[in-house]
Amino acid sequence: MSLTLKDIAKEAGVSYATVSRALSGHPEVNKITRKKIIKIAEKMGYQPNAIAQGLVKNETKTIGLIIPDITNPFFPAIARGVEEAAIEKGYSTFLCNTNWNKNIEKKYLNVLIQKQVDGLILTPSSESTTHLKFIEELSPPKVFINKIINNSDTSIIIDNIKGAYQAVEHLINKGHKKIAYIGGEKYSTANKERLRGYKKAMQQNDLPVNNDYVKMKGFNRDSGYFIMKEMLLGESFEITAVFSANDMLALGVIQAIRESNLKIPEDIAIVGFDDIEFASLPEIQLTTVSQPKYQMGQIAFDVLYEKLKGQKANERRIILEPSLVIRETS
Amino acid sequence: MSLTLKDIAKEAGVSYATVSRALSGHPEVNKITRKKIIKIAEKMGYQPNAIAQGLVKNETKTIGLIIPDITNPFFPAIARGVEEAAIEKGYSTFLCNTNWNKNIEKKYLNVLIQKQVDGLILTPSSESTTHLKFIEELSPPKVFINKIINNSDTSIIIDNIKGAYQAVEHLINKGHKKIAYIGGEKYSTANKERLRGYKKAMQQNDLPVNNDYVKMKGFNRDSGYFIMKEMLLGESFEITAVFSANDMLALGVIQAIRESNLKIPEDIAIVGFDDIEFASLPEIQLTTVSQPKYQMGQIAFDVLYEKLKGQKANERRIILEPSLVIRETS
DNA sequence: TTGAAAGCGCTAACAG
DNA sequence: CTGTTAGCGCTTTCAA
Repeated sequence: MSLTLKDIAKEAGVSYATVSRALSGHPEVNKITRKKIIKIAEKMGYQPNAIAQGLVKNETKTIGLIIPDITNPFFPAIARGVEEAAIEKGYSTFLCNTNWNKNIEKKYLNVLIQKQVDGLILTPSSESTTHLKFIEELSPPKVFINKIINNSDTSIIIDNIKGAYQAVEHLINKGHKKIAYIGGEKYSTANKERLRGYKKAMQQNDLPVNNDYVKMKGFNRDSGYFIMKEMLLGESFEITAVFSANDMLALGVIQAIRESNLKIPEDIAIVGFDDIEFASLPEIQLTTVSQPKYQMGQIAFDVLYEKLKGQKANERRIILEPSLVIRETS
Repeated sequence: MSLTLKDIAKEAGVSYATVSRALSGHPEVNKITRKKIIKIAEKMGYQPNAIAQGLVKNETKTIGLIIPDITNPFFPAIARGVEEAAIEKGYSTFLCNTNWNKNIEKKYLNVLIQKQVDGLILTPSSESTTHLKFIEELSPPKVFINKIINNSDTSIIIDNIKGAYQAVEHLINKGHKKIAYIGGEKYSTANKERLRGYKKAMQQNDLPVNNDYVKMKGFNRDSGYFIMKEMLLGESFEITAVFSANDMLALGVIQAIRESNLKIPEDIAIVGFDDIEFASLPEIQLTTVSQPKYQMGQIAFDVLYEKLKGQKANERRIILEPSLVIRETS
């Protein structure tokens, strides 16, 4: 199958150690020899076997990026951020998608570790990481996104509580009193914190939190649609606004509301979270809490890179600021 | 850093070859020994080093998937298809995003080959693959998506010509005569074929193809917006419908039209291509040519898998059928 | 400046 | 059933 160092050494009439040195740019090689070797290697189309390199150098120049849902544009946006930061430093990133499934998450983690990635960036599906216990000791350096951790790992988080608080407060300022919370994966950090922000805003404005109007399921459009549909059917429906924990959910909520022939925002106002690209479409114009997605990815890689280079452990948490983008659904 | 076979061999008091056998499920190991070994390995949290395994077995149980734009939901949908098919067969997939950049594409290809992936699935940015010449000989088996190739590789394609033809014919049947074509990356197969389908439909209906109304740029929203904006500004604007080569483009086109206070579909009708999730939102309701995205991914992997297993080379091309989904923009 | 040789962690003959 | 050993492709001492 593949061309090895030996092949090109034979062709060049030198030992393969010399070829190795020439190709990896060691200084102690005769310039002429080096040039000759490089030329031959190119002509023959030699590609070093990164596997073997990794085996001896104990580094693979790859990182793993685990995300829960590639079909939610929020995550691809982050992925682009890490990918580009990584490529700049010569790292390849392996993107893995878990569908919010703990088992798949575990499986990928295993694979990635076995593949000896140098580092890991995770946006875990769940706050509990007991299923990830085994990695604690033997895994490579890692950075979490949107997940608070209590050990020595770093995490990049958005101030979810604040974002949610702003969103709900905005609704309250618009005169809404009966505001629903529609959330995603119950135990995810994102969900828990955004719910907290919601409650905080309600309480500080002396508004009651009615549990009939606090519902959660998955972070996707179907869930939003389904939950809203059910609420709308409730006997004494009286909601005038909903804060949904991400934009995909919001899109589902909107759909359900439309089907009831209610008007947005006149009858029901909506605020989302994330500010995915599609939230700004002229037909959608979703009011939402914006996160610096691309930047989060970039920072995540940069922090990871520092760790790999053994630099100071830095801050444990990097907290980014959300910002409310007011459009036409509120 | 890591725990090796030897460590657990020492602990178990056997040779490390035995450990290897026990753990990889060879039959010729004493049941009791095997159980003991497995227990110890688990307790110690042993993870085999896939790098080393790959080195000796010359297979890595990984495949590479290269896509041009992770932020266009079309590709994540395909990605999910391959990922899930892959995981079912015990393969991990490494997703790489090129941003339609040939150099990045080349770079990833290199990395992936160096990492000894067992196979490759590509949705190339460009019809020309001269920049990929070097892989022809030494690369692992590969499958192309949406790209016609003339060598021995397989490719999964949608009948783009037919899809485009249907789309345009639908517009013609609605009475439109002045129909624009707004395309993406000029040299991509998708663009070229969809353009061909457009022309074919026009010609077969005795409608002239006006080059002022055949424009292309990138396969994204901004391009669609920009091109449409320009057309709208043209002195003798007379278009009544546009066929855009993908949905992202269509979204941009819609936005431009909206800003001109024209009505869709009354003043201008629009048909897209792909049927991404967002095309079906109630606010969008984009008429579009639907592709079986998830399925394409699945098939791509399955075909690749057959190749890996050395099974018959099968068909060179697998052509899938598009289907026009008529919604409210036409 | 170069070659010889050890060894990274593992699998797969080959013996026993 | 289990141990010994060669070798996957490469980098890196150590000598020459």
